[in-house]
Amino acid sequence: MNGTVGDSVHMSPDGSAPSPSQCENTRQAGDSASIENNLLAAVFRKQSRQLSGVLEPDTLSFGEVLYEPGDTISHVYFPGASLVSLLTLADGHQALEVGLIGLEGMVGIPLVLGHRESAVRALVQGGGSAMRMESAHFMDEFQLNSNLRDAVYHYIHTLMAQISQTAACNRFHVVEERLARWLLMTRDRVRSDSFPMTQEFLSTMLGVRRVGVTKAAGQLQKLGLIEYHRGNISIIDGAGLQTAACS
Amino acid sequence: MNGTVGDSVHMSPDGSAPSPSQCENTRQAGDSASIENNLLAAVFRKQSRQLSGVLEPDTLSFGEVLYEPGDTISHVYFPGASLVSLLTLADGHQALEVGLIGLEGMVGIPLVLGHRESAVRALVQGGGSAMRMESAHFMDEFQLNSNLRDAVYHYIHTLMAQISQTAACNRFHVVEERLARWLLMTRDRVRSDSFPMTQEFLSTMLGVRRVGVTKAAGQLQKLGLIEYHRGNISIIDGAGLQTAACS
DNA sequence: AGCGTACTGTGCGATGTCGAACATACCGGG
DNA sequence: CCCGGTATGTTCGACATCGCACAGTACGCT
Repeated sequence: MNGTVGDSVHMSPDGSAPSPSQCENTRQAGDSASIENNLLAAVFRKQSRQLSGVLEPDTLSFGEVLYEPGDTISHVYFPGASLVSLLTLADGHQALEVGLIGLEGMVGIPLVLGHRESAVRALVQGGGSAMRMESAHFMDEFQLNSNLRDAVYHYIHTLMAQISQTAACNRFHVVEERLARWLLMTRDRVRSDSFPMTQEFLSTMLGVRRVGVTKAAGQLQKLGLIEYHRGNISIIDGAGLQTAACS
Repeated sequence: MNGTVGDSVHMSPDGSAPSPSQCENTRQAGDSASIENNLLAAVFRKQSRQLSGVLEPDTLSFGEVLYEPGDTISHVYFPGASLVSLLTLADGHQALEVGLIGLEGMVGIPLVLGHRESAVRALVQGGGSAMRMESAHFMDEFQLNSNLRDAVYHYIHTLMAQISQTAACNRFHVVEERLARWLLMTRDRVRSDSFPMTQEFLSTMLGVRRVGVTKAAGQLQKLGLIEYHRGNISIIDGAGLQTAACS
């Protein structure tokens, strides 16, 4: 069996213990073979026998780059408590987040579309638990398991819709709205109102200067919607954030 | 390779005869079963027997909307000389182009990902020839034909990469650069240096005001890279446009 | 305790785009 | 030949963001 998946605590970027205010995504006690990732869970109630040994627990750490554009995809990842951003790299400019993958999805989509290389950078934006599988093993399973195929293809559609929406959002909305939206999206994925995140990091996600994030975040804090302090952000008023966000 | 690919005619928006400067996308005489669309052509050398009757030639006209967001996908389309834009609709804002589909692709991707509804608007941006197939027939063929599956999945990856790139482009580049890029992308798909296109239309594609297009286009024309006149744009200096464009 | 580093905050002029209103040019139809 | 609609061009103030530089603040480490 897969053995115990470590507590899916959201690690701080520096690897220190999470602060009390942070999300404790720990699966409490119970089935050690349970699968946090929803996409996998929809396919296997428990980790199926034929996956033991090939589907392995892993801990992703903040800032880790899973793939760079052009890299061969050696493993696919199924985030549990972790969070992975997809970033495009435009020549001479900073990176820009186009997609956000949490426990609802998987990292390594190009594989199932017949490509061995990633077109984007996959960056661990929130450290934590995940499952991973070697590409070859995954593709074997993918060929055999029609439920898995259906789930993954279904997710690809969701991801494409998300990327498209993000594109429009980046074009039409001001930083403050986009920041609010991003925080809500992240909360939905890490299932916590609090998570480690610096303004510098946020500026890359939103494709703006850090100073722009400082102003927007300061405004949201003044409105009592969020609180933040040296690399940690907490959502105070989720409903209020909704109204401040776009779409 | 594929059968005879006919010349691709680009119809005027109003359906009138194309002006001399326009591309002549008419499939002239010849093999009526030839397939212009590259994606299809990669799968079938000629229109295969089992597809006759279900794969039907069609003419898309400028401005036609194939799907709105939420619409059920009744047919899939394989553009030949035509051009289809994928647009996201952000609440309260104008539409924004996220993807551009020509003879290298197909319209109706969500179907193969297990969704019957489109998440975006599919708008005919350049009228002309295309092939279409009823969704049910297409899915039947899709299940049977692994070559078709491979080709379509491969294309999905390309489309996702394109959407991601476009998102970054929309965020970081100025209108003039984006306009140049868009014209080049369009040229590659319609295989013509000249095509009907108003500034009003372009403003929707690029997500800016028409006035912004006027200024950018005027600048490109002053540089001798393009020429335009009442709904027609011609690329004069493709190489020059390349340098004026992004990525 | 002191130091260094990372994180957050402020100020400045420059610039690209917005929103709105208005002005000109072309083309086809009655 | 005039008229009307469509396409293109111009101007104006307003504003979000940029790029750059620098100041303040908390935390960890030695």
